[in-house]
Amino acid sequence: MTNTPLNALRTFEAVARNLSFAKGAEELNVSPAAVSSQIRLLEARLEQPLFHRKGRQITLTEAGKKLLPGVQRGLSELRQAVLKVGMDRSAGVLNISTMPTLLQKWILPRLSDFYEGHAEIDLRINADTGLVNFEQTDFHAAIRFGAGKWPGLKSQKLMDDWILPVCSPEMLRDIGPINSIEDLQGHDLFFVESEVWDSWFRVLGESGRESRWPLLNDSLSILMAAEQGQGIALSRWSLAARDIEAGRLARPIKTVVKTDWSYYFVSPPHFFDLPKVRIFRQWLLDHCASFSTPE
Amino acid sequence: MTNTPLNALRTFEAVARNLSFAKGAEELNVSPAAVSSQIRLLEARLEQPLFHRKGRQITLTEAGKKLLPGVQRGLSELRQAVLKVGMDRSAGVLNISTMPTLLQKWILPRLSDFYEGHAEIDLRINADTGLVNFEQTDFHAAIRFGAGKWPGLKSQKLMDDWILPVCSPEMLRDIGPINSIEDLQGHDLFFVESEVWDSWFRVLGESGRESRWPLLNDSLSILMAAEQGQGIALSRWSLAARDIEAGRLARPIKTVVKTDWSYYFVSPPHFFDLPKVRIFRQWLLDHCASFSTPE
DNA sequence: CTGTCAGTTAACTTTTTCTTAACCTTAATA
DNA sequence: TATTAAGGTTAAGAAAAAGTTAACTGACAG
Repeated sequence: MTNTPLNALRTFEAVARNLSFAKGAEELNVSPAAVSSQIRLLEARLEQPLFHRKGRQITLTEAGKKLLPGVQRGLSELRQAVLKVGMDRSAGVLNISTMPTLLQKWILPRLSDFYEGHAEIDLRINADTGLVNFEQTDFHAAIRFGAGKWPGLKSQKLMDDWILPVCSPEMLRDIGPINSIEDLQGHDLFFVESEVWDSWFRVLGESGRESRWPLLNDSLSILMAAEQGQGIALSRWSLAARDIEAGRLARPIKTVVKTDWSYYFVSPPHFFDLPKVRIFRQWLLDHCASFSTPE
Repeated sequence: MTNTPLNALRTFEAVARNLSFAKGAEELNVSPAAVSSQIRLLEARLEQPLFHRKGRQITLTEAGKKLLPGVQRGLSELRQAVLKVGMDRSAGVLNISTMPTLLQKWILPRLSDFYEGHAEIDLRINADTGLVNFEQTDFHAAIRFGAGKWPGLKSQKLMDDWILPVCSPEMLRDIGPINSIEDLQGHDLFFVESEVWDSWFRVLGESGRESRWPLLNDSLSILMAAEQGQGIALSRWSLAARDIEAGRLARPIKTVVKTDWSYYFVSPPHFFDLPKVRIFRQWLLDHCASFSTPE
């Protein structure tokens, strides 16, 4: 069986609705001649005329009258289906992947603000450390810490970060302020095995690194341990800032080391500028801009 | 606003239903590459992917899942609309135009046979002497008496016709058989002004025609007048045969003159071979073939 | 009559769609 | 582990479809 000439049906619908080849042509932004031949094609396919050409005005034949309603229903159904998918570009579900630590310490405290401002977007954040495969999942974007380049993806820098030592305010009272980075090495340091600390250890010199091994391998646990006075944690400003400002953590020494990597908003090109993605991205950027830096 | 890419939607539907580019391509009788680019086009238009390509198997994305049902409904609606019009090609209304006389005297007596054999065809016969304008009406075909050529129309000969004098059986008893055409001129002749009689008057010679004028101008009235013994009618075999065979009319002389014209089935080319038209045409031809000739 | 409007037709151009053929990835097989 | 096959993608070019312009036709209004 030969398939239905869909475009000719659309032309037919426009002409039949206007009862005019010329108006139909105008509506479809084509010449009357194009419309004429499309209709001719459809009539040939159906092996019967669809319009009576009576001088300068046309009317539908019986066949045309019978065809029109179904074609209108069908086309409108298709239009709506496409429209609905289009709508989801600004509203609907927005799936974001990010790292557990950033989610817990930075995003979650700010999230209610987003929900309040954008009820039309159903934001779903997933905590996941590995790389997202955007080809095989429905994630629209991710927030990642890195050098800024991900193959095949568009990215935008959100903010820089700094490494800094933190401990509980009580501990700081007990041991007193620390005046040099070398002094710091006299205490228990918590940190996670990761290249994130490279910048920090470069400042200490290679020897500093060799001598130390991570005691805990989860950034959140480290911060919690520091908060409870168990030692000094090597953390990131982005994760600790809120606790410092709230007085739950203190800085034994003001020295900070900027990390090589930064936070980036990462997304496949076809999602990057989707309205709902753009809205979320802009919201992130605003909050990053007003986020404090460690002096 | 830019319009919906209908053909791409059809491709999408086939691929989504089969969950395979290859199967979809086979179904649409195109190469996988063609399908691939159609989908790519649609995805570009919607600015979001519709399938997850996971190695050798594909799945629908959220957007794809949302799009599919509406597209299926829409396409099926269009298919049905087109199908319904196609159906009408074999069933449905069949509008035929013919001349009042032939309708009355030849078709109507045979019509119940057609209705019995073809209940699916809603035959509507219209009696009309003038030429049918097939462009501006819904007539599918006409039966006309003529030379066999109508511009822009297909025609097929149904049967020849003959001119012959008829009168009531009683009158024939009274005046006795007539032995030559010249004898005939001694009586009152009824005929209708029309070029149909040319063949007849050619046999009589020009003078015959000059002296006679039509007394009645309606073929049916003429036959009725003859039947009631009011004179001799110059009629056509096709119209009188039935009455002759039933004994309501008699032939005062056996001489018949074949007309220049014949009966033709006439139809626009796009209707000529429509199933329902063909069926009716064949039915006519069968009846014409078994219709008697005047010796 | 004449001019105009609406639709058609024909020749030609542009755009879209399809095919072919090489390539890539994944999964099954030797 | 290398090999093969299946399924999808890509690029270049060919084929098909759709569009344009311009001349033509026929109906209608002034």
